[in-house]
Amino acid sequence: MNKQERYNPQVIEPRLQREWVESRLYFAQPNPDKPKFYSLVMFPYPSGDLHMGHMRNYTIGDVIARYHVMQGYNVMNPMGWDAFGLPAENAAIKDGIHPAVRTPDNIERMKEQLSKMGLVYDWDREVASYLPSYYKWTQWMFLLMYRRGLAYRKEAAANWCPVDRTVLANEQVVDGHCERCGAEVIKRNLVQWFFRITSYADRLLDSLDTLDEWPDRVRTMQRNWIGRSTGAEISFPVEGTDHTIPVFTTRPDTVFGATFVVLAPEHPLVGRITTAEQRASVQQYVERASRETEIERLSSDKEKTGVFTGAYALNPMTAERIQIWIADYVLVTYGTGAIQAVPGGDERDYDFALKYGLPIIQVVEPISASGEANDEGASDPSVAPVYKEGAAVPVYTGYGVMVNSGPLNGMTTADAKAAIIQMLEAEDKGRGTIIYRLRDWLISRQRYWGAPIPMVYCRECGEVPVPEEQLPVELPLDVEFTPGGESPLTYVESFVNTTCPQCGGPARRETDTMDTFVDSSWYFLRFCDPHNTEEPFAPQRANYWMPVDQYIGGVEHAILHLLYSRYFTKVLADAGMVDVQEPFRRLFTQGMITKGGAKMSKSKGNVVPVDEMVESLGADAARLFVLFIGPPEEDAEWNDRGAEGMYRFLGRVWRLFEGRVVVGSSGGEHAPGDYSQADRDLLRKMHLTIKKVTDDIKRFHFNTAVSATMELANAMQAYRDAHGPEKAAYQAAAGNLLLLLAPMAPHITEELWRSSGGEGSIHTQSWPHFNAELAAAEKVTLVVQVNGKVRDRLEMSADITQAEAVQAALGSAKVQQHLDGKTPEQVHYVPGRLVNIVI
RNA sequence: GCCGAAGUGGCGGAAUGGCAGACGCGCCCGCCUCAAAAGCGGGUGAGGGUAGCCUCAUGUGGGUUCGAGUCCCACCUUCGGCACCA
Repeated sequence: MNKQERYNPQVIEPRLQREWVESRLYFAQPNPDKPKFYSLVMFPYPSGDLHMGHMRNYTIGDVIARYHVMQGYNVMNPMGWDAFGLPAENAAIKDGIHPAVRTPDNIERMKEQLSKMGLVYDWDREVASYLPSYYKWTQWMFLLMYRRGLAYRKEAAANWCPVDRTVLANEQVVDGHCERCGAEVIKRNLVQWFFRITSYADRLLDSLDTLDEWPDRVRTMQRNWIGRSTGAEISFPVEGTDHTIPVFTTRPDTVFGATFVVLAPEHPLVGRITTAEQRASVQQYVERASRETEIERLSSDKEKTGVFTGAYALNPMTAERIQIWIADYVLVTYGTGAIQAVPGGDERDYDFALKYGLPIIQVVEPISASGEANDEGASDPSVAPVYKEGAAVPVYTGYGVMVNSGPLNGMTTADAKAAIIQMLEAEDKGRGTIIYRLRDWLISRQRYWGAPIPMVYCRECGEVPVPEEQLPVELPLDVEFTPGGESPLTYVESFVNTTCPQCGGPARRETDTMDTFVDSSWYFLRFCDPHNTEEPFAPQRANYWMPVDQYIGGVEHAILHLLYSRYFTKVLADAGMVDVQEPFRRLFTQGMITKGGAKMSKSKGNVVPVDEMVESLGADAARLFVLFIGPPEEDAEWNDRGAEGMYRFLGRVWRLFEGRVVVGSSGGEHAPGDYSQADRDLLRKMHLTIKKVTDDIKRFHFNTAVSATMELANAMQAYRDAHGPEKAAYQAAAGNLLLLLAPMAPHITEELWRSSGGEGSIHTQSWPHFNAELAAAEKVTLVVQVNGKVRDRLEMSADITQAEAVQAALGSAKVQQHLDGKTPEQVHYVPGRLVNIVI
């Protein structure tokens, strides 16, 4: 093959990209002879344009896939499109182009961009969530949930985004604002579909421990999100009525200190127990609370307010008559919507008690510093008892010994918890329980561009699921996009009016669509069997490929997408569809690429388009640059000049192959003795580089993997200047340089491999072998320190003994000068590396 | 407030407790050229010294160690998550 005169990516890259597709190298089939490797990058929303964030993400995925092929794995590396969602619909309202028209165009554009980056996918497995062939099975998933009692409908105060005109899941509300458009979210009472994710809360939490190849950061975020609290539910009878108020507390041990009860303003008992005298002020308070926005309400620096209901409860342990208040610092959505207020043991209750003159009792005393420890430690020194202004009793939230607590007196906090739960249960006044912060997943969306929820409502039969054989419930295409309306589906008579699958009578279809997170909660399973028309996927195919061995994506999905996907996988496992309990064995979350300190986005106008760079410098240079820009798990600031350095490097690699350079088997393996000193040095560098690049790819340190290949290229350059390119050592280094760079810069390495006599595609070669013997140093630089300061460096043979090393160190003139005639007290020796003389 | 991560040259960053600043960007000098681009070679933390070299230096202050960017304690700053969650 003729070598090009100069490195010219614009010529070689498109040609090789075509060849890779034609050779079907990355099209995966089950293969019993090789271990499988399922490599997956989070599928994108087809906005139409790839940006540098995508580029970083997909390049990493591509390196991992290509590397594992060279390591001998049977690799599946699929790609698809998370194509339903608001942006397409909002664009349709704006310019009238139907999402069903725009989406495939965008997908085509993005596919072309992916291909121009040299990214190789198994396009036979491509899926797009907006196609009926896919969402048929999303609807099937809904029916599965419904069958298993995990999908239900209820009226609830939902988070409503007034701009996007739809409800949002709790997870999509950030600081009281819509995650997507930033508008302030308001509460609206609507009948909505939910998935019962809370019944999997324990399993979702506990099996996080099995995900030891996930970043701790993500596991912690999920743990916080699920928010398991262990404690007790205790019933407080309302004096003079049949009502009881159940409260949840994590500190049942402090129940003897409960001096009042607080209900959330929305608590259903408020209206029933409020006395006539207090009615007016309670009503006023409830109304004011309901007008407040979520953000005002939840601000913790706000001074606490509340109002007495006039009613009294009885402390179940002391039988003391205690006041019942309402206050908006108690949330109706958490626990039972009511609390036992223990001002002596809780700062919020303490502040409230001080403000309204309610009694404060101390029930826990810190254990003195020398006091005995228990399971919950001794008293916690970080929370000392505090007397606030006007208080006769301190507030102490830590652990310690019970006082003023009847039978609990003298017990430690931990013992008291166990004892009180036993007493409560024996006397039927309460029970030990666990609650979660996690809410059920609200999946209804009042929007058009999503998978219709497959339910119909019949006057006779009520709510009826669409039978499986009638799926998919197709999204009608002939709709009006009018700004400010409800979902266009509501106005499509032919869609809404249907017959009841049970009685055949007239019925109406559900017009809400599903949250797009439902679409993406199972796509990794569809990739295992993408053309199946009988099932969402065949269990035995999923069981071959699952779990995903390496999942790669942005940390912004650390909670939502990953939690939902884990939930789906567990439900499908329970349904016998798949064996694994966890979908993603190893997770890598990459950082964002920023420009001017901000995430790249169209609205900020700081997007660096992929096309331009690929056209001017080539895909390989662009790929190397995004790998080199910094540690991939961290955010990286974009720098326009950096990519040129990568182009220069590739030009240098290209020139290393000028002249008669032959790679592959003919590169020659000789016994070490055949080599000159320079040869051995080059081979040593080569082997050290093999080790470094291999280790770095394994731990996702692509920036240093690229550096290592640069160092090898620099060593080759120096060797070549002195000895020329013909010798076997150089040829071996040349071949291995290409192999090591192949996953990262696939085009130039393929081209040079072939033009230098390599057989077949470089991407089907075996990954180079590290030879520790050839990598071993012959000479070492012995660092000599005096009192820990470097004073000399000595070139020594690698096999020197300690005695020889120390002698040489003491013999150094520079060392003698610093010894200044004193005798060494101690000598520390690190074999082959360092002598430290202490005087 | 709680939890977590990170602070290293002009910049991105590198460094199993053992030579701080690899590699790259930028900048400076030189070679090549009529000239430029490209390329190649050299230099580039700060301060001092003609020089051999010396001193200082990894957010701040302590500590452990023969030896600390790395480990421990306290603090400062930035970022991320959670947050009136009982």
